[in-house]
Amino acid sequence: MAATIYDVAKKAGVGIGTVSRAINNSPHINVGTKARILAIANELHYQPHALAQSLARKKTNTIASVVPFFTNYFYVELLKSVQRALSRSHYDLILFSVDRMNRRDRTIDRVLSERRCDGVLIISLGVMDGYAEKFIAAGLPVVLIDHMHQALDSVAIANREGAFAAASHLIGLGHRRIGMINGHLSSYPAKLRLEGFRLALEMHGLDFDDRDLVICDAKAGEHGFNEAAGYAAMQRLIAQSHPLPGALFVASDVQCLGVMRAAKEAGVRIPQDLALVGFDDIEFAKFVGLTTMRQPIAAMGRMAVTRLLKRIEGRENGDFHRELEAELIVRESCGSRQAFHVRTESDTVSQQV
Amino acid sequence: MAATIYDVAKKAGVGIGTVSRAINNSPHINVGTKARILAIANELHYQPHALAQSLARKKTNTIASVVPFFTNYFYVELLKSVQRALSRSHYDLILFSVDRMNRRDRTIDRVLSERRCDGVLIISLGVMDGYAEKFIAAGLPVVLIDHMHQALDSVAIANREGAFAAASHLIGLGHRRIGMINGHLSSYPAKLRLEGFRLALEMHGLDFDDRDLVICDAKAGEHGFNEAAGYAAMQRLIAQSHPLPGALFVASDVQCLGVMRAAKEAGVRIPQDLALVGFDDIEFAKFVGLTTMRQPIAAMGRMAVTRLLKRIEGRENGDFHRELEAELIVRESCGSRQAFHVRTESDTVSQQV
DNA sequence: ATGAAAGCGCTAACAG
DNA sequence: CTGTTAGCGCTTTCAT
Repeated sequence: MAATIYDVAKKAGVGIGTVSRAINNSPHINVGTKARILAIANELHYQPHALAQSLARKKTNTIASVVPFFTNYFYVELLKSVQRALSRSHYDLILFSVDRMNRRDRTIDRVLSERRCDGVLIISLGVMDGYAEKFIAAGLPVVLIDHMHQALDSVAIANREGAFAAASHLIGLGHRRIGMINGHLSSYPAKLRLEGFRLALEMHGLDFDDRDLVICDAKAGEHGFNEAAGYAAMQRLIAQSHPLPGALFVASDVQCLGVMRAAKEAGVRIPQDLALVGFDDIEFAKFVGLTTMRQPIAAMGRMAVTRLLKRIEGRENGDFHRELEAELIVRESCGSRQAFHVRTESDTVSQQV
Repeated sequence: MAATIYDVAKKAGVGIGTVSRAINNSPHINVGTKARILAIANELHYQPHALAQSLARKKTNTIASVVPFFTNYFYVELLKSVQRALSRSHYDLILFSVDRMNRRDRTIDRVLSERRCDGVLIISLGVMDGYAEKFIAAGLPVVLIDHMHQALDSVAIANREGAFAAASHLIGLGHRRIGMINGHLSSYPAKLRLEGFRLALEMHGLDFDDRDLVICDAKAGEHGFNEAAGYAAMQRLIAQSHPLPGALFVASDVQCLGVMRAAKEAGVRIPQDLALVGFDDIEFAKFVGLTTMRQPIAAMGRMAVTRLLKRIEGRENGDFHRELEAELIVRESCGSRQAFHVRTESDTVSQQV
């Protein structure tokens, strides 16, 4: 069995209180005895038992994260930055993943009741009103990532603005018939991105052809932010919209990949026939030359952790709702200026048809 | 403050022992009082304190995972399956990520000493001999994933066999000059994949041109299993090897993506000029039509968890070293049979040059 | 500065 | 079947 504080105390001929002081370098201890105790502790390979410490201190030094496990690039990158930010502190990360949406509440309940953690990071998940209050009542700090709630801290992407920028880019390139492929509207970011998209069109006096040019559905229960959904959506768009829009804003890069696959199969060339802007800037966006809105994922994670730790440590209160801006990364999927001029003409032609 | 077992006991007019029995549905309790206690517990929103339970039971119901955070698709997929397997049990997952390799030992030390967990999953990380013994001495079950150690349980891919199969596929297609781009040889899988590759060539009487056709380096300290490394390696291969090999086995799909990018830039067509086989079958392999060795990642995770839980629960001992086979997924990056015949000819020509 | 003792919230052995 | 008590390993008063 591993050595306990009693073993150290006995061998050092002191009380356990003194050992505790030595370990936690309390100022109320003689430097000599402290050194001696530490030496003995070392010799015995003594390591404080984390759980016992937590129980006595009423402080677990772990933070919990609730993540939907869509194996999406976004979540990995986010977790990575969370982990990195945490590794500088003395907190461990415990992972609760929600595979099926209906388990969300049960998972959150568990986090709430087990009291295994000092704070919670909830990623991309909506929080029912009742729960927000539970967290507050339990005095358990929470910060939402990629989502919003009045009563809870949050850091998210400025989705509306990002979508607006994406659409504006397309408009600036001269496009007039612009479509959008989105995730399911039950997703909060999906909703906002649609709003931003619509806003951009309307502000430029373009008509927002909701019925034919905007595809928001995905299989029920899924967000539709994946390759297959993008593929299916693009197929539908090709089938239902004549002529095809000259440009497309796709709510996520992974969907974009599916869109590209469907386009290729249908002989739709990118960017010649169709300009494409994605959202996220996943690793492979660069590889396929996709123009996209880059999310500052790492910054989000870092910020969320920083805020959570501050809340846990009692400094800092008040509302906290950060929105980080997405950045337009121009690559080849919208064509070059030249290509654009050429295409404008053919666009005009196709509109005349 | 949340209700404790004492609150419930007092309100129910019983001792805390009885409450404990009710909660943990012990058989030694009157069904009537049990129901009454449970009702009261419910009413008080009583939830046992996980840490206190752990301390008293000497059982934490959490398992720790040590993961290198390369944000590699492999790790996400693996964690996902681990998480899924765990969600059926009563174990939580605590995540220790090792960002810099030199922190590996410190992290493992921590897992070992904190005694926060009942078992450990170590992913893709080598374990120094000293540590294996420490784990055993501490009675802390471990299973290694994607790695091997004599004294520890492990589940891994049959890397050697997989590489062998990949190379054999290329050979079967008629290629005679075959190159390989690998990760850094400090990586265990990289080493095995090279062995398998070499074995296949030698078994078919081809010469294994180590010096010019095999590129194993990456930046020091990194495994080199990423897009940039693949890109760089391919550039080097193009520069140093005349003529270019007709086929290439690349040790991972992400590297393959980099290889493809470099090839494209250099005007090397795939599969016409160069046949390509990857390893992993990441999500985007399908998208780019990459022929590759599919790793049964989910099965690995599941298996590792199953084994770990068995070990924790004391049943099952003895050695456990599973190797799962990778499966060849044929797509377009090696060309079709027809294309192959054509290319054989040009290969012959280029060899005559 | 240090030792003793009282928790932290729960489980489990021991009497009844 | 149930109450009492002694831990689990550590922190933290409270005296001294």
